[in-house]
Amino acid sequence: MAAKEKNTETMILEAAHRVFLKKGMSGARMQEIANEAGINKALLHYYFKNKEVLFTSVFRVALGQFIPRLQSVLTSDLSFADKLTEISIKYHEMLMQNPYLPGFILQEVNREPEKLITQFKDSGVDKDEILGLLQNEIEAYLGITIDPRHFLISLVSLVIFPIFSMPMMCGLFFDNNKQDYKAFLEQRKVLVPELLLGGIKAMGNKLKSM
Amino acid sequence: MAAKEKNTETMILEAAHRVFLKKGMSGARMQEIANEAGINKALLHYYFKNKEVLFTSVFRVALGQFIPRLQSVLTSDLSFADKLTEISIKYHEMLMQNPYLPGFILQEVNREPEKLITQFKDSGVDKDEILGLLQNEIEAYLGITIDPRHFLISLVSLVIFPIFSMPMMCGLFFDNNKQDYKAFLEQRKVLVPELLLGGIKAMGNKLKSM
DNA sequence: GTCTATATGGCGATAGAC
DNA sequence: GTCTATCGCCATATAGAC
Repeated sequence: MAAKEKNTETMILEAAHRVFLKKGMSGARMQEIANEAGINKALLHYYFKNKEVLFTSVFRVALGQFIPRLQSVLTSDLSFADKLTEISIKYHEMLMQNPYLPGFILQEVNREPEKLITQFKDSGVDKDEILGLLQNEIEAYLGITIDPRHFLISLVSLVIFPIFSMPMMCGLFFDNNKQDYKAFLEQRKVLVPELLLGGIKAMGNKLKSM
Repeated sequence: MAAKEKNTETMILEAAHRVFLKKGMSGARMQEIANEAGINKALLHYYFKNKEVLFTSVFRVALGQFIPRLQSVLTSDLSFADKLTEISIKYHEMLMQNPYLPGFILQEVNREPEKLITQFKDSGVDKDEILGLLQNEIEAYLGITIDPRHFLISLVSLVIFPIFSMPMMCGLFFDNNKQDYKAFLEQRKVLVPELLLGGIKAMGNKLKSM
Protein backbone atom coordinates (compact mmCIF):
# COMPACT_ATOMS: atom_id res chain seq x y z
CA MET A 1 0.00 0.00 0.00
CA ALA A 2 2.95 2.27 0.53
CA ALA A 3 5.34 2.42 -2.40
CA LYS A 4 3.63 0.09 -4.84
CA GLU A 5 1.26 1.29 -7.53
CA LYS A 6 -2.26 2.04 -6.34
CA ASN A 7 -5.26 0.39 -7.86
CA THR A 8 -7.15 2.02 -10.69
CA GLU A 9 -10.18 3.10 -8.70
CA THR A 10 -8.03 4.98 -6.21
CA MET A 11 -6.10 6.65 -9.00
CA ILE A 12 -9.34 7.74 -10.63
CA LEU A 13 -10.67 9.16 -7.39
CA GLU A 14 -7.50 11.10 -6.76
CA ALA A 15 -7.44 12.45 -10.29
CA ALA A 16 -11.11 13.38 -10.10
CA HIS A 17 -10.48 15.08 -6.78
CA ARG A 18 -7.83 17.31 -8.28
CA VAL A 19 -9.84 18.19 -11.37
CA PHE A 20 -13.24 18.68 -9.74
CA LEU A 21 -11.81 20.82 -6.94
CA LYS A 22 -10.11 23.12 -9.40
CA LYS A 23 -12.80 23.30 -12.08
CA GLY A 24 -16.06 22.43 -10.35
CA MET A 25 -18.76 20.07 -11.62
CA SER A 26 -19.61 21.92 -14.82
CA GLY A 27 -16.07 23.03 -15.59
CA ALA A 28 -14.48 19.60 -15.20
CA ARG A 29 -14.07 17.32 -18.24
CA MET A 30 -14.16 13.54 -18.08
CA GLN A 31 -11.35 13.53 -20.62
CA GLU A 32 -9.15 15.62 -18.34
CA ILE A 33 -9.82 13.33 -15.40
CA ALA A 34 -8.93 10.33 -17.54
CA ASN A 35 -5.68 11.95 -18.67
CA GLU A 36 -4.83 12.92 -15.11
CA ALA A 37 -5.40 9.31 -14.03
CA GLY A 38 -3.44 7.93 -16.96
CA ILE A 39 -6.36 5.97 -18.42
CA ASN A 40 -9.07 6.59 -21.01
CA LYS A 41 -12.66 7.79 -20.78
CA ALA A 42 -14.23 4.38 -21.27
CA LEU A 43 -12.50 3.02 -18.21
CA LEU A 44 -13.74 5.96 -16.21
CA HIS A 45 -17.28 4.95 -17.02
CA TYR A 46 -16.49 1.36 -16.18
CA TYR A 47 -15.64 2.32 -12.59
CA PHE A 48 -18.14 5.17 -12.19
CA LYS A 49 -21.19 4.88 -14.36
CA ASN A 50 -21.50 8.61 -14.94
CA LYS A 51 -20.07 12.00 -14.08
CA GLU A 52 -22.57 12.68 -11.31
CA VAL A 53 -21.68 9.50 -9.44
CA LEU A 54 -17.98 10.24 -9.68
CA PHE A 55 -18.58 13.78 -8.52
CA THR A 56 -20.60 12.66 -5.52
CA SER A 57 -17.81 10.31 -4.47
CA VAL A 58 -15.35 13.17 -4.61
CA PHE A 59 -17.70 15.45 -2.72
CA ARG A 60 -18.07 12.98 0.13
CA VAL A 61 -14.32 12.78 0.63
CA ALA A 62 -13.90 16.55 0.29
CA LEU A 63 -16.60 17.29 2.84
CA GLY A 64 -14.88 14.98 5.29
CA GLN A 65 -11.63 16.89 4.81
CA PHE A 66 -13.33 20.23 5.13
CA ILE A 67 -15.30 19.72 8.33
CA PRO A 68 -12.71 19.41 11.06
CA ARG A 69 -12.91 17.03 13.99
CA LEU A 70 -13.27 19.68 16.66
CA GLN A 71 -14.40 17.41 19.47
CA SER A 72 -11.01 15.84 20.17
CA VAL A 73 -9.35 19.24 20.48
CA LEU A 74 -12.13 20.78 22.55
CA THR A 75 -12.15 17.91 25.04
CA SER A 76 -8.37 17.84 25.45
CA ASP A 77 -6.78 19.29 28.58
CA LEU A 78 -5.25 22.31 26.88
CA SER A 79 -6.21 25.84 27.90
CA PHE A 80 -8.93 27.42 25.77
CA ALA A 81 -6.40 29.72 24.11
CA ASP A 82 -4.18 26.76 23.26
CA LYS A 83 -7.12 24.81 21.89
CA LEU A 84 -7.94 27.67 19.56
CA THR A 85 -4.34 27.95 18.45
CA GLU A 86 -4.30 24.23 17.78
CA ILE A 87 -7.46 24.48 15.67
CA SER A 88 -6.20 27.51 13.80
CA ILE A 89 -2.84 25.97 12.97
CA LYS A 90 -4.21 22.59 11.92
CA TYR A 91 -6.87 24.16 9.76
CA HIS A 92 -4.37 26.54 8.26
CA GLU A 93 -2.08 23.68 7.26
CA MET A 94 -4.88 21.65 5.77
CA LEU A 95 -6.23 24.56 3.73
CA MET A 96 -2.81 25.55 2.44
CA GLN A 97 -2.50 22.04 1.04
CA ASN A 98 -6.06 22.14 -0.36
CA PRO A 99 -6.67 25.74 -1.36
CA TYR A 100 -9.61 24.87 -3.65
CA LEU A 101 -11.50 22.97 -0.94
CA PRO A 102 -13.63 25.81 0.49
CA GLY A 103 -14.74 27.09 -2.90
CA PHE A 104 -15.55 23.59 -4.06
CA ILE A 105 -17.68 22.74 -1.04
CA LEU A 106 -19.50 26.06 -0.92
CA GLN A 107 -20.23 26.08 -4.62
CA GLU A 108 -21.70 22.61 -4.46
CA VAL A 109 -23.75 23.37 -1.35
CA ASN A 110 -25.24 26.23 -3.34
CA ARG A 111 -26.06 23.90 -6.20
CA GLU A 112 -27.75 21.26 -4.03
CA PRO A 113 -28.27 22.41 -0.43
CA GLU A 114 -29.98 19.19 0.66
CA LYS A 115 -26.90 17.10 -0.17
CA LEU A 116 -25.00 18.75 2.67
CA ILE A 117 -27.54 17.82 5.31
CA THR A 118 -27.61 14.17 4.24
CA GLN A 119 -23.87 13.72 4.03
CA PHE A 120 -23.21 15.68 7.20
CA LYS A 121 -25.27 13.23 9.23
CA ASP A 122 -22.96 10.40 8.12
CA SER A 123 -19.83 12.30 9.06
CA GLY A 124 -20.03 11.50 12.77
CA VAL A 125 -19.71 15.14 13.79
CA ASP A 126 -22.11 16.20 16.53
CA LYS A 127 -22.78 19.89 16.15
CA ASP A 128 -24.68 20.22 19.44
CA GLU A 129 -21.81 18.71 21.35
CA ILE A 130 -19.34 21.09 19.72
CA LEU A 131 -21.51 24.13 20.39
CA GLY A 132 -22.05 23.02 24.00
CA LEU A 133 -18.34 22.53 24.60
CA LEU A 134 -17.61 25.91 23.08
CA GLN A 135 -20.19 27.67 25.21
CA ASN A 136 -18.74 26.16 28.38
CA GLU A 137 -15.23 27.22 27.42
CA ILE A 138 -16.32 30.76 26.67
CA GLU A 139 -18.14 31.05 29.98
CA ALA A 140 -15.24 29.61 31.96
CA TYR A 141 -12.53 31.56 30.18
CA LEU A 142 -14.17 34.89 29.50
CA GLY A 143 -17.00 34.93 32.00
CA ILE A 144 -19.63 35.80 29.41
CA THR A 145 -22.61 34.00 27.93
CA ILE A 146 -23.09 34.32 24.19
CA ASP A 147 -24.47 32.25 21.36
CA PRO A 148 -21.46 30.02 20.61
CA ARG A 149 -22.35 30.15 16.94
CA HIS A 150 -21.13 33.75 16.87
CA PHE A 151 -17.80 32.51 18.10
CA LEU A 152 -17.59 29.52 15.82
CA ILE A 153 -18.63 31.33 12.67
CA SER A 154 -16.21 34.16 13.43
CA LEU A 155 -13.46 31.62 13.91
CA VAL A 156 -14.00 29.82 10.65
CA SER A 157 -14.43 33.10 8.79
CA LEU A 158 -11.08 34.36 10.05
CA VAL A 159 -9.35 31.08 9.33
CA ILE A 160 -10.87 30.13 6.00
CA PHE A 161 -11.55 33.34 4.12
CA PRO A 162 -8.02 34.78 4.01
CA ILE A 163 -6.77 31.52 2.53
CA PHE A 164 -9.72 30.96 0.29
CA SER A 165 -9.43 34.47 -1.15
CA MET A 166 -5.66 34.25 -1.53
CA PRO A 167 -5.53 35.08 -5.26
CA MET A 168 -7.70 38.14 -4.73
CA MET A 169 -6.09 39.46 -1.55
CA CYS A 170 -2.64 38.74 -2.91
CA GLY A 171 -3.47 40.64 -6.09
CA LEU A 172 -5.10 43.57 -4.33
CA PHE A 173 -2.80 44.13 -1.37
CA PHE A 174 0.47 42.25 -1.94
CA ASP A 175 1.36 43.12 -5.55
CA ASN A 176 0.72 39.47 -6.38
CA ASN A 177 3.69 38.33 -4.34
CA LYS A 178 2.63 34.90 -3.12
CA GLN A 179 5.57 34.44 -0.76
CA ASP A 180 4.71 37.66 1.05
CA TYR A 181 1.09 36.64 1.39
CA LYS A 182 2.00 33.20 2.69
CA ALA A 183 4.25 34.76 5.32
CA PHE A 184 1.35 37.05 6.24
CA LEU A 185 -0.94 34.04 6.66
CA GLU A 186 1.72 32.25 8.65
CA GLN A 187 1.65 35.13 11.14
CA ARG A 188 -2.12 35.10 11.26
CA LYS A 189 -2.47 31.51 12.32
CA VAL A 190 -1.30 32.42 15.81
CA LEU A 191 -2.82 35.91 15.76
CA VAL A 192 -6.36 34.82 14.96
CA PRO A 193 -6.96 33.15 18.36
CA GLU A 194 -5.84 36.36 20.09
CA LEU A 195 -8.08 38.43 17.88
CA LEU A 196 -11.01 36.17 18.59
CA LEU A 197 -10.61 36.01 22.34
CA GLY A 198 -10.17 39.75 22.62
CA GLY A 199 -12.95 40.40 20.17
CA ILE A 200 -15.54 38.09 21.62
CA LYS A 201 -15.10 39.68 25.01
CA ALA A 202 -15.85 43.10 23.52
CA MET A 203 -18.74 41.62 21.57
CA GLY A 204 -20.17 40.09 24.73
CA ASN A 205 -20.28 43.48 26.40
CA LYS A 206 -22.02 44.98 23.39
CA LEU A 207 -24.58 42.17 23.43
CA LYS A 208 -25.39 42.82 27.09
CA SER A 209 -26.25 46.43 26.26
CA MET A 210 -28.60 45.51 23.43
CA MET B 1 -35.13 55.80 -17.85
CA ALA B 2 -37.31 55.17 -14.84
CA ALA B 3 -40.47 53.28 -15.69
CA LYS B 4 -40.07 52.81 -19.43
CA GLU B 5 -38.62 49.70 -20.99
CA LYS B 6 -34.83 49.52 -21.03
CA ASN B 7 -32.86 48.95 -24.16
CA THR B 8 -31.93 45.49 -25.27
CA GLU B 9 -28.26 45.65 -24.40
CA THR B 10 -29.03 46.61 -20.82
CA MET B 11 -31.57 43.83 -20.52
CA ILE B 12 -29.05 41.32 -21.79
CA LEU B 13 -26.40 42.51 -19.35
CA GLU B 14 -28.78 42.28 -16.44
CA ALA B 15 -29.96 38.83 -17.47
CA ALA B 16 -26.37 37.68 -17.97
CA HIS B 17 -25.47 39.09 -14.58
CA ARG B 18 -28.13 37.00 -12.87
CA VAL B 19 -27.29 33.79 -14.70
CA PHE B 20 -23.49 34.05 -14.59
CA LEU B 21 -23.46 34.94 -10.91
CA LYS B 22 -25.57 31.94 -10.04
CA LYS B 23 -24.04 29.36 -12.39
CA GLY B 24 -20.56 30.62 -13.16
CA MET B 25 -18.90 30.78 -16.57
CA SER B 26 -19.00 27.07 -17.36
CA GLY B 27 -22.37 26.41 -15.75
CA ALA B 28 -24.22 29.22 -17.48
CA ARG B 29 -26.07 28.59 -20.76
CA MET B 30 -26.49 31.18 -23.49
CA GLN B 31 -30.03 29.86 -23.97
CA GLU B 32 -30.87 30.56 -20.35
CA ILE B 33 -29.51 34.09 -20.59
CA ALA B 34 -31.57 34.67 -23.73
CA ASN B 35 -34.71 33.38 -22.03
CA GLU B 36 -34.04 35.50 -18.97
CA ALA B 37 -33.65 38.56 -21.20
CA GLY B 38 -36.77 37.71 -23.23
CA ILE B 39 -34.92 37.39 -26.53
CA ASN B 40 -33.30 34.58 -28.52
CA LYS B 41 -29.77 33.27 -28.74
CA ALA B 42 -28.97 34.86 -32.11
CA LEU B 43 -29.63 38.32 -30.75
CA LEU B 44 -27.29 37.63 -27.87
CA HIS B 45 -24.48 37.05 -30.34
CA TYR B 46 -25.47 40.18 -32.21
CA TYR B 47 -24.79 42.32 -29.13
CA PHE B 48 -21.90 40.27 -27.69
CA LYS B 49 -19.94 38.33 -30.23
CA ASN B 50 -19.31 35.37 -27.93
CA LYS B 51 -19.78 34.04 -24.43
CA GLU B 52 -16.38 35.14 -23.20
CA VAL B 53 -17.00 38.77 -24.15
CA LEU B 54 -20.37 38.77 -22.44
CA PHE B 55 -18.87 37.19 -19.37
CA THR B 56 -16.10 39.76 -19.16
CA SER B 57 -18.63 42.57 -19.33
CA VAL B 58 -20.53 41.03 -16.44
CA PHE B 59 -17.33 40.52 -14.48
CA ARG B 60 -16.36 44.17 -14.80
CA VAL B 61 -19.67 45.31 -13.36
CA ALA B 62 -19.60 42.67 -10.63
CA LEU B 63 -16.08 43.60 -9.54
CA GLY B 64 -17.19 47.22 -9.22
CA GLN B 65 -20.05 46.16 -6.97
CA PHE B 66 -17.86 43.91 -4.91
CA ILE B 67 -15.01 46.29 -4.12
CA PRO B 68 -16.51 48.94 -1.88
CA ARG B 69 -15.67 52.63 -2.01
CA LEU B 70 -14.01 52.80 1.37
CA GLN B 71 -12.33 56.17 0.93
CA SER B 72 -15.45 58.26 1.37
CA VAL B 73 -16.36 56.55 4.63
CA LEU B 74 -12.82 56.59 5.99
CA THR B 75 -12.39 60.33 5.31
CA SER B 76 -15.75 61.28 6.81
CA ASP B 77 -15.88 62.89 10.26
CA LEU B 78 -17.42 59.94 12.04
CA SER B 79 -15.61 58.19 14.88
CA PHE B 80 -13.58 55.15 13.86
CA ALA B 81 -16.11 52.84 15.49
CA ASP B 82 -18.94 54.51 13.58
CA LYS B 83 -17.02 54.29 10.33
CA LEU B 84 -16.62 50.57 10.81
CA THR B 85 -20.28 50.15 11.63
CA GLU B 86 -21.16 52.10 8.51
CA ILE B 87 -18.95 49.88 6.37
CA SER B 88 -20.26 46.71 7.97
CA ILE B 89 -23.91 47.66 7.51
CA LYS B 90 -23.55 48.88 3.94
CA TYR B 91 -21.59 45.82 2.93
CA HIS B 92 -24.04 43.56 4.68
CA GLU B 93 -26.96 45.08 2.79
CA MET B 94 -25.23 44.87 -0.55
CA LEU B 95 -24.22 41.24 -0.05
CA MET B 96 -27.68 40.21 1.11
CA GLN B 97 -29.01 41.54 -2.17
CA ASN B 98 -26.21 39.86 -4.15
CA PRO B 99 -25.45 36.65 -2.29
CA TYR B 100 -23.67 35.06 -5.25
CA LEU B 101 -21.28 37.96 -5.75
CA PRO B 102 -18.36 36.78 -3.58
CA GLY B 103 -18.32 33.27 -4.99
CA PHE B 104 -18.53 34.57 -8.52
CA ILE B 105 -15.64 36.99 -8.14
CA LEU B 106 -13.40 34.60 -6.25
CA GLN B 107 -14.03 31.73 -8.63
CA GLU B 108 -13.17 33.88 -11.62
CA VAL B 109 -10.07 35.34 -9.98
CA ASN B 110 -8.92 31.75 -9.53
CA ARG B 111 -9.55 31.03 -13.19
CA GLU B 112 -7.66 34.07 -14.47
CA PRO B 113 -5.74 35.87 -11.73
CA GLU B 114 -4.26 38.51 -14.07
CA LYS B 115 -7.70 39.77 -15.02
CA LEU B 116 -8.21 41.11 -11.50
CA ILE B 117 -5.09 43.25 -11.54
CA THR B 118 -5.96 44.84 -14.88
CA GLN B 119 -9.55 45.59 -14.05
CA PHE B 120 -8.75 46.77 -10.54
CA LYS B 121 -6.53 49.54 -11.87
CA ASP B 122 -9.48 50.96 -13.81
CA SER B 123 -11.76 50.95 -10.78
CA GLY B 124 -10.41 54.16 -9.27
CA VAL B 125 -9.77 52.58 -5.89
CA ASP B 126 -6.43 53.52 -4.36
CA LYS B 127 -5.36 50.71 -2.07
CA ASP B 128 -2.42 52.59 -0.59
CA GLU B 129 -4.64 55.48 0.39
CA ILE B 130 -7.11 53.13 2.08
CA LEU B 131 -4.39 51.27 3.95
CA GLY B 132 -2.82 54.56 5.02
CA LEU B 133 -6.10 55.95 6.30
CA LEU B 134 -6.75 52.73 8.18
CA GLN B 135 -3.35 52.71 9.80
CA ASN B 136 -3.82 56.28 11.03
CA GLU B 137 -7.22 55.47 12.48
CA ILE B 138 -5.92 52.41 14.27
CA GLU B 139 -3.04 54.36 15.78
CA ALA B 140 -5.23 57.24 16.86
CA TYR B 141 -8.05 55.10 18.21
CA LEU B 142 -6.23 52.14 19.71
CA GLY B 143 -2.75 53.50 20.20
CA ILE B 144 -1.08 50.60 18.41
CA THR B 145 0.85 50.19 15.19
CA ILE B 146 0.03 47.15 13.11
CA ASP B 147 0.00 46.18 9.46
CA PRO B 148 -3.41 47.58 8.43
CA ARG B 149 -3.86 44.64 6.08
CA HIS B 150 -4.41 42.44 9.12
CA PHE B 151 -7.26 44.70 10.08
CA LEU B 152 -8.75 45.02 6.63
CA ILE B 153 -8.59 41.33 5.78
CA SER B 154 -10.10 40.44 9.15
CA LEU B 155 -12.89 42.91 8.52
CA VAL B 156 -13.81 41.58 5.10
CA SER B 157 -13.52 38.00 6.31
CA LEU B 158 -15.97 38.64 9.13
CA VAL B 159 -18.37 40.54 6.89
CA ILE B 160 -18.27 38.46 3.74
CA PHE B 161 -17.78 34.87 4.79
CA PRO B 162 -20.84 34.43 7.02
CA ILE B 163 -23.04 35.68 4.18
CA PHE B 164 -21.18 33.88 1.46
CA SER B 165 -21.38 30.58 3.31
CA MET B 166 -25.05 31.04 4.24
CA PRO B 167 -26.31 27.76 2.73
CA MET B 168 -23.64 25.80 4.55
CA MET B 169 -23.82 27.56 7.92
CA CYS B 170 -27.58 27.58 7.80
CA GLY B 171 -27.61 23.86 7.08
CA LEU B 172 -25.01 22.96 9.68
CA PHE B 173 -26.01 25.16 12.61
CA PHE B 174 -29.52 26.51 12.05
CA ASP B 175 -31.45 23.44 10.91
CA ASN B 176 -31.74 25.09 7.51
CA ASN B 177 -33.96 27.84 8.90
CA LYS B 178 -33.13 30.82 6.71
CA GLN B 179 -35.08 33.32 8.74
CA ASP B 180 -33.14 32.42 11.86
CA TYR B 181 -29.86 32.75 10.04
CA LYS B 182 -30.80 36.11 8.57
CA ALA B 183 -31.69 37.40 12.03
CA PHE B 184 -28.35 36.10 13.24
CA LEU B 185 -26.55 38.01 10.47
CA GLU B 186 -28.61 41.09 11.24
CA GLN B 187 -27.21 41.01 14.78
CA ARG B 188 -23.70 40.51 13.51
CA LYS B 189 -23.59 43.59 11.35
CA VAL B 190 -23.28 45.76 14.45
CA LEU B 191 -21.34 43.18 16.46
CA VAL B 192 -18.53 42.73 13.96
CA PRO B 193 -17.07 46.22 14.49
CA GLU B 194 -16.98 45.59 18.23
CA LEU B 195 -15.35 42.24 17.71
CA LEU B 196 -12.75 43.77 15.43
CA LEU B 197 -11.85 46.71 17.63
CA GLY B 198 -11.56 44.52 20.71
CA GLY B 199 -9.73 41.85 18.79
CA ILE B 200 -7.20 44.01 17.02
CA LYS B 201 -6.18 45.53 20.31
CA ALA B 202 -5.46 42.06 21.69
CA MET B 203 -3.69 41.14 18.49
CA GLY B 204 -1.53 44.25 18.66
CA ASN B 205 -0.30 43.24 22.10
CA LYS B 206 0.50 39.76 20.87
CA LEU B 207 2.44 41.21 17.93
CA LYS B 208 4.54 43.38 20.24
CA SER B 209 5.63 40.27 22.16
CA MET B 210 6.65 38.39 19.01
C1' DG C 1 -32.59 44.85 -34.82
C1' DT C 2 -34.80 40.67 -34.43
C1' DC C 3 -36.08 36.38 -35.83
C1' DT C 4 -35.86 30.98 -37.64
C1' DA C 5 -33.04 27.56 -39.13
C1' DT C 6 -28.76 25.32 -39.30
C1' DA C 7 -23.83 24.45 -39.08
C1' DT C 8 -20.01 22.93 -36.14
C1' DG C 9 -17.72 21.07 -32.47
C1' DG C 10 -17.30 19.07 -28.04
C1' DC C 11 -18.65 16.17 -24.38
C1' DG C 12 -20.80 12.30 -21.86
C1' DA C 13 -21.78 7.84 -22.58
C1' DT C 14 -21.91 3.13 -24.93
C1' DA C 15 -20.59 -0.95 -28.05
C1' DG C 16 -17.74 -4.31 -28.67
C1' DA C 17 -12.92 -6.29 -29.49
C1' DC C 18 -9.10 -8.10 -26.81
C1' DG D 1 -10.10 -4.79 -16.83
C1' DT D 2 -8.68 -2.02 -20.53
C1' DC D 3 -8.80 -0.40 -24.94
C1' DT D 4 -10.54 1.91 -29.83
C1' DA D 5 -14.23 3.59 -32.20
C1' DT D 6 -18.44 5.78 -32.37
C1' DC D 7 -23.09 7.41 -31.16
C1' DG D 8 -26.19 11.04 -29.86
C1' DC D 9 -26.95 15.12 -27.70
C1' DC D 10 -26.46 19.70 -26.49
C1' DA D 11 -24.20 24.21 -26.54
C1' DT D 12 -21.97 27.85 -29.04
C1' DA D 13 -22.01 30.25 -32.95
C1' DT D 14 -23.42 31.67 -37.79
C1' DA D 15 -26.40 32.32 -42.15
C1' DG D 16 -29.75 34.56 -43.97
C1' DA D 17 -34.78 36.14 -44.24
C1' DC D 18 -37.67 39.93 -42.65
